[in-house]
Amino acid sequence: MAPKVLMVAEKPSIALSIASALSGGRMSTRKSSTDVHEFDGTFRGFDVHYKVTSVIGHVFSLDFPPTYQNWEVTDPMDLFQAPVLKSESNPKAHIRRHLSQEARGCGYLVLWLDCDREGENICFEVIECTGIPETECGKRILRARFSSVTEKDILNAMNTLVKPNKDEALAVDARQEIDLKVGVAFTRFQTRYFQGKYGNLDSRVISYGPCQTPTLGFCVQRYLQITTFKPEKFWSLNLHVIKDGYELLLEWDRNKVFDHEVAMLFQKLVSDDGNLKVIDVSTKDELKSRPCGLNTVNLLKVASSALGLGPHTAMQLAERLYTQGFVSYPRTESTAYPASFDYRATLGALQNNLLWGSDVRALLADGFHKPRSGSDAGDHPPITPMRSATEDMLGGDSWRLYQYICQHFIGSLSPDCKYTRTKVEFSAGGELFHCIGQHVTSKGFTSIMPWMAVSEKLIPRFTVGEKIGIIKVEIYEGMTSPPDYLSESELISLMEKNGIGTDASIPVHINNICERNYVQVNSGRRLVPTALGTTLIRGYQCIDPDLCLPDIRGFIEQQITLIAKGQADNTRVVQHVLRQFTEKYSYFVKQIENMDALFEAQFSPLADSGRLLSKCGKCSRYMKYISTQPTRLYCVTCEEVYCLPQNGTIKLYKELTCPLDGFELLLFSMSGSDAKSFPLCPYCYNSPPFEGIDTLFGAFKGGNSVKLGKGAGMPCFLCPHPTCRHSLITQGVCACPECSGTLVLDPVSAPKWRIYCNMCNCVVLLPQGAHRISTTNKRCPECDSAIIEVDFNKKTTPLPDGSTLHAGCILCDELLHSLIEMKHGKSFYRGRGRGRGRGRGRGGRARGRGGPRNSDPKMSFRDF
DNA sequence: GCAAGGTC
Repeated sequence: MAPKVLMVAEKPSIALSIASALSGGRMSTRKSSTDVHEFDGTFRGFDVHYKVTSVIGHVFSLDFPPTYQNWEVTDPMDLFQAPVLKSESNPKAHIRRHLSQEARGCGYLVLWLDCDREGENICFEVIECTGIPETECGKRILRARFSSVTEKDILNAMNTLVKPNKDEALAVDARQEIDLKVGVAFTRFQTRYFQGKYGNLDSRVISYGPCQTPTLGFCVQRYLQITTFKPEKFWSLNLHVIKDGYELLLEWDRNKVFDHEVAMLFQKLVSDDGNLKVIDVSTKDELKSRPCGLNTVNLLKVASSALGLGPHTAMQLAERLYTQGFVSYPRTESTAYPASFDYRATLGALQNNLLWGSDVRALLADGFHKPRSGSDAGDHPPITPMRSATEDMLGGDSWRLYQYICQHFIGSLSPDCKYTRTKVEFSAGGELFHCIGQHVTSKGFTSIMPWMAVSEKLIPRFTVGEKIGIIKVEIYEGMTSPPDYLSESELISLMEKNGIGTDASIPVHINNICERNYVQVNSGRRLVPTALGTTLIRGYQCIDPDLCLPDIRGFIEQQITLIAKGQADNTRVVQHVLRQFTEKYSYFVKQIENMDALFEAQFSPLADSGRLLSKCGKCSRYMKYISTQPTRLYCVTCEEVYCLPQNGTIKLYKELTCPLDGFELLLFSMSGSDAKSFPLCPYCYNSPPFEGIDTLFGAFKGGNSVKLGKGAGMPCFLCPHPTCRHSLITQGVCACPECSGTLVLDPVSAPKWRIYCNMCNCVVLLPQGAHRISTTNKRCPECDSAIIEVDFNKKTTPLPDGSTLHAGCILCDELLHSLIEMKHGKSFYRGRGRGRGRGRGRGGRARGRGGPRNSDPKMSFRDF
């Protein structure tokens, strides 16, 4: 059998291109986690069987182990030294299993990941999944280097396979660990600190990150420029002249002066002269160059400033256009085309387009210009159209974005725009003035990109030495004005310039600062910081300005570049960088009161926020419900915050009280169409009463009836076992016969259900296999304890008598009778006197602790 | 609940 070669690309589309190019389109495709394309060919002179498949971006992502996940228990400071785990980014896609299976029996692994650091890192993720030892790198494991997926580039890469670069991969591992530890530590600390004090921050999480925080910093910096701006009066000279019947307003070379008397002096000089002399006339041929290729950042800037589409939306639309085959891959840094790019074929695809068909046909017939040279980042070619579309096919914003991509591409192959520019210079009273005229001689690419057109400005013909009469010289008084809020498009430029984020992540960071309520997008897509956004940045500025400066990203990048270049050991670099951030973190924590002073001036304390809702189990006073994000309860007396589930509404639940802690129960209703509701105890929700029990959602039937078992209705808690969905409750099911306490279900015993008294610890086993238990208002005639009804699921636990509903006393021997009675078709309590137990009182049963008395345990309720 | 980076 021919040896096998496995090739892995970064995404399915690249795997397809590679397989098509190498097989000449003659491959078979098998569906799996990601498609596998197979064909026979030769490799290093041998006949082999090729398999080409792909991952879907990173296979793994980094996180802390479960023991570090609890915000209440873990000190964020410990995170800097904490271990980290790699786990599958998308476990449902089963990429690890897929690669491991496909690698079985393969002699060679060829890695076709994108040629950047992230791609190099994914190479080693793939190697790990295949199980081939890394020592095979350069031998059985080879790396293809390519900058586009044209047939020529692919064949060329196949002939020049290299060794994957471990150093570059390690640099990415380092970045991941630094970003995770720094981001999560600061985020958890400031979230808990400020949300524990203020009620109207209106953000679920007060996040910090080495990309998102400097991004916010840019917006706040502009905001501060605006708020601290002091307008100044200025004066300028408006000089009106008439020439050949045209009235002209000339521009003063000094533009403006800030002293009124000086302006008046100049005005006098000019008007005393009364004559304006032409001192120079110059005419130049000018060029406005056609654009270079379109990359992601430039597409996003245009989408925001010209189409009014936010970067996040624009990216979503571009991705859809890409997957539908209308445009090429939309995430690229490159503005230069690869030498092998087939412009003719791309133009050909558009030649029948209704809107631009004639322009395209003209370019094909008369010859086109190559686009202006840009920069080649070695990732993907610039964004281009791939096939013709109409407005009906795409609709709305998708169409507008596609239209721009087409216009940009056709424009980039069109001639430059040519125009002449005439500058006339004048002098009067020693002062210089000028006017500028423009005349377009060839529209070039601006005919297809009309918004780039050079404006036509006609001016009369002047000759040097000519004297012109002045009509009037006015003084114009104006005020300097602050800049406008930062536009999204300006922000993208700043991020790109400062190396904050990548083409794919820039929209995510901008979206983050909007979603966290740090900025709002106003008209004209300008970013206005909120009180929270400005207070955060001002806070960093007064404690440690480094935290919000763009250099913080640059510092991390510069450090990990040492690893990528093999100039430093990766673990030592990570330790070094983390040590510095640990110091910054500890200083930040020590100084947090300085930042808090700014918050105090801006936000309301929890005590002044919200409305009274439910009673605290500790002090019995009403707690406040804080309705701004994150919704929570605050007890003013105990100064405690209780988190609540988010994205829903909350109200009192029947004025019932949690039997475990005395807090009033609440009913939470999720928002949405299939909205479910469930009751919860605010205290239990925050401090699960049973070890290992996580708080959870679910349903609850209400009343005193509780469903048990898998998939059963509506718990306040779920069993922590991952596959178990047993419902548990916080509401008592019946009264304890020993004391006045309430019997509650004990989730720890699940699935062996038992109930216990939260006051005297009396424990009772319930019949196993029960489906539902309910309290009744009946009492055992023997011992006066509560009677509960037990509903059995017929399918799983048939009882000897075939019945499914039983009633019985959970404590005394009367239960045995009840079952016997039921076998005879009579209910247990009917026909028996109720006197014997009456009057003894619920807590009055005279016997010691240690649980219920049963004469024959084998026959008792507890032994079902 | 948290970062930033891939990708769908």
